[in-house]
Amino acid sequence: MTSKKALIDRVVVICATLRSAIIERALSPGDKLPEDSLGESFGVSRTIARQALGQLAAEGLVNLRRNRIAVVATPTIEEARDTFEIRIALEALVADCLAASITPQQIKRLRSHISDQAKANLTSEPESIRLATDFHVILAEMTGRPILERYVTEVAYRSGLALSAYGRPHSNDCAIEEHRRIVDALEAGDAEAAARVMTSHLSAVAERAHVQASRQPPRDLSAILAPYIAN
Amino acid sequence: MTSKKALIDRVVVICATLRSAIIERALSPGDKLPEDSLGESFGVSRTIARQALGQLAAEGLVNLRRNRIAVVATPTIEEARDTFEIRIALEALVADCLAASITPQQIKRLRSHISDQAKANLTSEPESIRLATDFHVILAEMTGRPILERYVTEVAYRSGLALSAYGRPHSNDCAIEEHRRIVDALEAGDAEAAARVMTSHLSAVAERAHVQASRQPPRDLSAILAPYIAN
DNA sequence: AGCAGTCAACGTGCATGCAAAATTTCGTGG
DNA sequence: CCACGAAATTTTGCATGCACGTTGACTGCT
Repeated sequence: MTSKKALIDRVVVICATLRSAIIERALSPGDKLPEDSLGESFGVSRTIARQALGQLAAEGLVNLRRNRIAVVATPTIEEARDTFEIRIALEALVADCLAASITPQQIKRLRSHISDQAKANLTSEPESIRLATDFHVILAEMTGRPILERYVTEVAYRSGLALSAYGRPHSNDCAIEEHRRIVDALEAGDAEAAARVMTSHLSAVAERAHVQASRQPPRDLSAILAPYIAN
Repeated sequence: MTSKKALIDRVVVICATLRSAIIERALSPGDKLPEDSLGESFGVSRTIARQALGQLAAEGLVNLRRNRIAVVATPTIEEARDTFEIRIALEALVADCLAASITPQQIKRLRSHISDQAKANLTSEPESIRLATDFHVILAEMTGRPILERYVTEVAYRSGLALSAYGRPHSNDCAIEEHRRIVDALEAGDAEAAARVMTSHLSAVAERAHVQASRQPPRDLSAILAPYIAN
């Protein structure tokens, strides 16, 4: 039997795979995602591939234009800023919520995750990026609040895409230290400190990205040229 | 020509229609949404109806179970609470952002919207509910922040569904006064006050809902009975 | 050479057909 | 009369086919 479970939600599998590929930067903003090659890769028909693309478009990771090949989205710089600001608000909620409820087991799991991340830092860049994002997803999951988890996850992936478009190659070492501090604050049960540390961590991530744009986003040509052409 | 624009995004039209029907309580939690009848209503094939249902499921408005007829989602009480808490965080952001940037035209538009809402309050209940939600959507739109707008809108619709499941029939009069106060605070440019008024408004809405459950959500029978059966 | 117009190859938009799962209906036995 | 089980019907899951829009190359004209 070729994995009965896999048949159950092929769309979900395709979405998850593409999300990973996107935050790990195997797929870059602008990369094309034709329905049939996608379907072929996963052994499904265009129908299924199409549904997956629809989902990802709703999440802001893919751009879908009529009669055009789907592409990995290229967030504008404003969208990137917006994403991070929302992310900060949501993850502050996570920190606040967890500071009150976190268990020793959860602390242990987080520490273990961080050490995995530190290890991956030396070996695999994509793995390292993914684990960094996962850290935040795990925190959200630990709140036991499903809707919060969903939005934090979505916005975390969007951030990853924004970083792929605007971030430096990837400087993660500091992030690990910051993650440790977050766990420390949570362990201490200090909600206010946890939220503060979380906020400053995410601000720092955003900062690193926005300060230096490693790749220019595709911009509206006519808008740029307008002042020069001026009558 | 039969409306060229309508052909351009039938999925979007179906989603929008269903969203409206849901927050206006024309559709209640648990109501069935078979692909066939849905498609027939809109004059499209199941393929399109199916895609719309997929979108709405991602937004949490519809429950999709394999080989089962799609139904309007019935949020759990925890999900409802979670939704409102997130909504409060996001709309506080909106208030904060708008207090600094709102223009007289925008104030005027909001006041006009509120008066429409007051009028609808006396005539059409569904219309009244929809306008109340729209007020928040318009605020989000005015921030000019597309991602923030998207999440606020989504979470507002989810709240509407939660109210449909747990809220009282619909007491809106007070909401109008609260909306007025929000606009006043925005006009004064007092960010902190605006955020505070917004937060208390949304808390009040949530409060009215959670205090009295007008309709019990379908619950997991076996879970309820388990303690009694316990050998 | 440069440019416009044409056409074929490719890709999406959507309906439909068929298989399988679920639900309902109906008939039978207790 | 009710419980139970099997056939009939409904409904979803998914692939595929056809129509049309888009793209890029090729040709012929200047």
